[in-house]
Amino acid sequence: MDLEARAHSEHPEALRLWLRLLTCTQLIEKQVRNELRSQFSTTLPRFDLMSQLERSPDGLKMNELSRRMMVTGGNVTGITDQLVTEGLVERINVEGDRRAWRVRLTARGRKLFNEMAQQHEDWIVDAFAALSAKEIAQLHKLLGKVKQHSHSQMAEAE
Amino acid sequence: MDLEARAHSEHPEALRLWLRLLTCTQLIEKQVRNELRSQFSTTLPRFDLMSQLERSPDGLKMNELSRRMMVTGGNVTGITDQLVTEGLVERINVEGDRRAWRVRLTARGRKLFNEMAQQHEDWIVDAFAALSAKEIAQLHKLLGKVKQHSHSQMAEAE
DNA sequence: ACCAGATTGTTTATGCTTAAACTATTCAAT
DNA sequence: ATTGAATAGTTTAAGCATAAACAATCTGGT
Repeated sequence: MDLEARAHSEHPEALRLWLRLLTCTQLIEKQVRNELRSQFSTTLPRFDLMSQLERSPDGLKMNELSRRMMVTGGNVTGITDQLVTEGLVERINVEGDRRAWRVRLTARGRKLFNEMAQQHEDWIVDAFAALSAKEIAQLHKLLGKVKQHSHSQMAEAE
Repeated sequence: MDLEARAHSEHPEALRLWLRLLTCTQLIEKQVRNELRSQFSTTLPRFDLMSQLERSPDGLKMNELSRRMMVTGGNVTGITDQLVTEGLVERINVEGDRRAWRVRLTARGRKLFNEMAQQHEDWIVDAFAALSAKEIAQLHKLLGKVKQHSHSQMAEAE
């Protein structure tokens, strides 16, 4: 019994799909959060921020992090503060703009992230182990349409 | 193949799928939260709790709510407290067990929920408007496999 | 009847998240 | 050069989420 239990039989299929999508995401996300906590004493948002930085060796500005992580700016401030305190990330002045920072992984941060990322990949592969390579591609494609549509809807709303 | 090479080359498609799944869920969820806030001055967890109760006219015990909403018990206590204060929900004694409550929608709560649910359904139908009925069924089926596998994994871990 | 263990719900401490208000700085139009 | 608007980042207050500790109650074996 879970979120899906609430769907009425007369509801359109879209509602059922939404509840199932939500359930799947929450199940996998809880799994990842638990593993990050028990194995690395860290959280998903911290991992996510480091993950963004790992792809940008020169660092990212706060607002760029905010956009990529899909969270508000105040949030990025707090998580960055913690990671700076832990020595995993550093704030560097942006020359020519005294308002902004470049946030970058430290050597220690990069090393730790790589260890976590290896495990993380295993958890994710496990999460989709019920699907064949072909089914994974199919799912990816279908969700691509949903994502595309959702993005364009957001643009319209502005 | 050494550890480092393995980290990013063996199963990149599962990772990409996970990130896309997460993105889609977050986009739709943010949309729903914004609409609930602007149109009904409420939140997704409150809506979710009322949604569970709407299907159970005799009410649900706190732990049943917790399980169906996939959140911890302390959380249900807080959200129920709020809804009780607002007169949308009521706590009723369970005869024969003085530890437990039955939580039930009030008449006002039921009325408000029905108004919200109608709108909610429209938002969700819109969110998947890029997909045909056949594609919705396909997506539903694929996610069913993921959910099934994830549930059985959780059972194993106990 | 008793008691150990399980169950039900709440409280507490901590962390993530948001929206909105705020400071500091930059940019652009005059 | 001045000034008004935009941008970058932070702070604040409120809500949601968890895990862990806790109190109250129920259950079953003796």
